[in-house]
Order: sequence, then C-alpha cells, then structure tokens
Amino acid sequence: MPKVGMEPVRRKALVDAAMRVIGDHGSLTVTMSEIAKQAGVSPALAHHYFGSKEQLLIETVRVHLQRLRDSVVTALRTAKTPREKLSAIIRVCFQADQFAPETIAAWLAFYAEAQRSEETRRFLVIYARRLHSNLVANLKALCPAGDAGRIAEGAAAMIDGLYIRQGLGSAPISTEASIALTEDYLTIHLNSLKG
Amino acid sequence: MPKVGMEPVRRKALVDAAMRVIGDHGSLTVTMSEIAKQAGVSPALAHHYFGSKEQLLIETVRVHLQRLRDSVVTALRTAKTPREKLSAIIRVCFQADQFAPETIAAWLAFYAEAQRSEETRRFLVIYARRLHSNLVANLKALCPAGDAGRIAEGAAAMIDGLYIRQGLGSAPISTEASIALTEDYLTIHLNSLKG
DNA sequence: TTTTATTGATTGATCAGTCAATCAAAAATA
DNA sequence: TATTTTTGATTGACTGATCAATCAATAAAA
Repeated sequence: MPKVGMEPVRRKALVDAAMRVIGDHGSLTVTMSEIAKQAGVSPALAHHYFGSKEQLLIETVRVHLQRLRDSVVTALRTAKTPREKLSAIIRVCFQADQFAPETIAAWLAFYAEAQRSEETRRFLVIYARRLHSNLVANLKALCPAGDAGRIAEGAAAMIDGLYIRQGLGSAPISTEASIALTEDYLTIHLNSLKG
Repeated sequence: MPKVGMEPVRRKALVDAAMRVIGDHGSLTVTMSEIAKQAGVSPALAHHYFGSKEQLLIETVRVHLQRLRDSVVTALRTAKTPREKLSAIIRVCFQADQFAPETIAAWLAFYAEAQRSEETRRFLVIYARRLHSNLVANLKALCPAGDAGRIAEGAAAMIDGLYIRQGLGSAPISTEASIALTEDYLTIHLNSLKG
C-alpha cells in the first residue's frame, strides 16, 4: 500500500527491528534479511533507506543512546538536590528497559563493535563522557573537585560492570541490588571524605 | 616438513594465532584463513585439528581463562594475609598483559559471544564465580559473611567495569589508577564496617 | 608399508548490495 | 471533473564475494 511519507515510518521500524534482532541474537552479526523481515519489509527496502548495513547499525546505536540520554534528562528534571540527582542518574541506568536481557545483549554487542567501528566508538565515548560529567557535576556540590572526578570514575565503572555481569546471567543481580550497590558506593565514599 | 608429534605444537600455534587475530580484529568475527595464516599453516590444517571454527574459538576462550587462572593461583601463593591476597587478586586482573588493548578487545568479544554460545558462557560464568569466591573467601576473614558477598559483588563489578571502559579508550585510565580505585573500594567499605 | 602431517582445489551456503520493473498516490493538465 | 504525468514506495531476481568445510593427493617419517 504505497502511500507518501513512509520514509520516517520505515526508518523507525527498521531501527526498532534491528534493536530487537540484535537483542535476541546477542550480537551485531545479524543479516539485513532478518532485520527487514522483523520490520515487515523487504531487504531491498532496508538498503534503499539506509544505503548499507553498517549505516543502519550505526543509526541503531545512535537512536539507542539518544533514548537513554532523554531518560536521563527527564529524570534529572524531577530531582532537586545534587544528591537526589545522583540517585536519579543511577536509577535511570538500571531502570527496567535498560536492564532487560535483550537490551544488555545489545549493549555488549555495541561495546564489542566499538573495537572495530570508529563511529560506534565515537557514540559510546560520548555516552561515557556524558555519564561521567553528569556525575561529576553533582558530586562537586558534595565534595572537592579532585575527589569528584575519582568517585565518578568509580561509580561509572561500577555501573558498566554491573551491566556486563548481568549480561552473563551468572549472578542474577536484581535491579534493586544493583542500584543499592552503586548508591552504597557513593554514600560511603562521600561519608569517608567528611570524616 | 612433516614430522611426527606436531599436533600439540599446531594446536597451541593456532590458539595463540586466534587470540592475536581476535585481539587486533576486536571481534570473534574472524576467518579460519586469517587464523591459519597467522599461525603459518593452511586453513585445512586448522580444520583437521579442531574440526570446526567454533571448536577452535571455544578452545581459545578456554585457554585464555586457564592462563588467567594460573596467574591468580601464582599470585595468591606469594601473598600471606587475607588483605594481601585481595590486593594480589586485584593486581593480577590489571597486570600488564590483561590490560593490553588486544587482550581487552578479546575479552569484550568473548563476553559478546557468550550471549550466543552456551559453552563460551559456561566458561565465563566459571571465571566470574571464581573471581567472586576468591574475593569472598578472603573478605570473610575481615568482615561478616553477609557483607563479604556484597562487597565482593561490588569489587567484581568494578573490575569488569574498568575493563570495559578501558576498552573504549575514552578515559585512558592507567593500570595504577584502576588498581587504586578498586583498592579504595575495598578499603573504604571494610573501614566503614569497623566504624 | 602404514601412519601422520599437510595442502590445493573445490563445493555449497550465506549475504550484502544492485537493478529493473511494478504499483499506487499525488500533481498537473485538459 | 476526467485524464495524464510524475514521483515515491516497494520488491523479486540476480550478482559477486566471502567463507566454512571437505577431500583427494602428496610427502615424509616410522
């Protein structure tokens, strides 16, 4: 049913389909056919709109990080004090959809892809920097600037680490436990500076 | 120059070659030809000894984890007190060869692969459990058992997280800084329980 | 002579990417 | 309003490349 103005609809459908396929597949080694089938269109159409598989995958990473960013921005708005903002950031990182098995699988795949794709790495670096600077900005209100950088580094590492370990599915850590571990890290380190 | 008794030699050469190729490639999407060429033999020989590409890759993961394990065992022997043993474990995780870019790339590739390959996941789960239980065993001498589990979980997450972030190459954290962050985590958490 | 090591050549499958053709809506024209 | 032209959407069929896996043949030890 060829109507006009399908482009944005198809692009979104294909990116969403890619996320889903990457998710269950657990890797970026997916075929255009799979993605197209999942989106309910022909592989040729996917090429028509994205030019190449690589471009589609890059766009998928971009959209994924964009969504996460939006969540953070929203969450930060509702929080008032710096300490509340720190908690809000942590909560977003572990909120349900981010912690879903397919999402984690996709994250891992993206990280692995970043070793090869310059553009994927660029996106992930931006994400990593933003997380770090969000943390630092709020930590600075609670401790000396030097300590803020160090604590932020540790907290970011812990968040990423909890992700990767969750992805393994060995130690089934709950969302709440993950949040608690990260909160604990912040609280104790901030306290130790006061004392 | 066909001599007898080449099997173990070739197997080792192929596994080492696989690690190297996976390392610079930054992914498990490598060809048997690449690996074989790196090992200086024909692709057919790689199939002869390993049966399939999957088997060769699985063996590569296994050997990789085995080596890490040996390092830990050695390091634990030289340490005496529980606190020293904890430091020894951390040091091994971040020792030079583990922190080399190609090694980190290989690790990431393995984690991603674990989403698909049951056997790879099994190996990584064993590694994760061993790290956790090594930490717990020594922490128990320094704090209540319940806290030991929690702190070990956090430390393990931090180690894995520092890895993954190092792999991104965004924030070039030094080996020493990574060790310091993890040590700090343990020290402060242990202290906070005493106080 | 039997066994082990080794490879070149080949096969079959998979896949990204291309292209020409089709179909239907929209726009232009009569 | 009716008819024609244009344009965007869409696909089936095809191509060329890549690659895992196989196998028959060779060469050197035992």
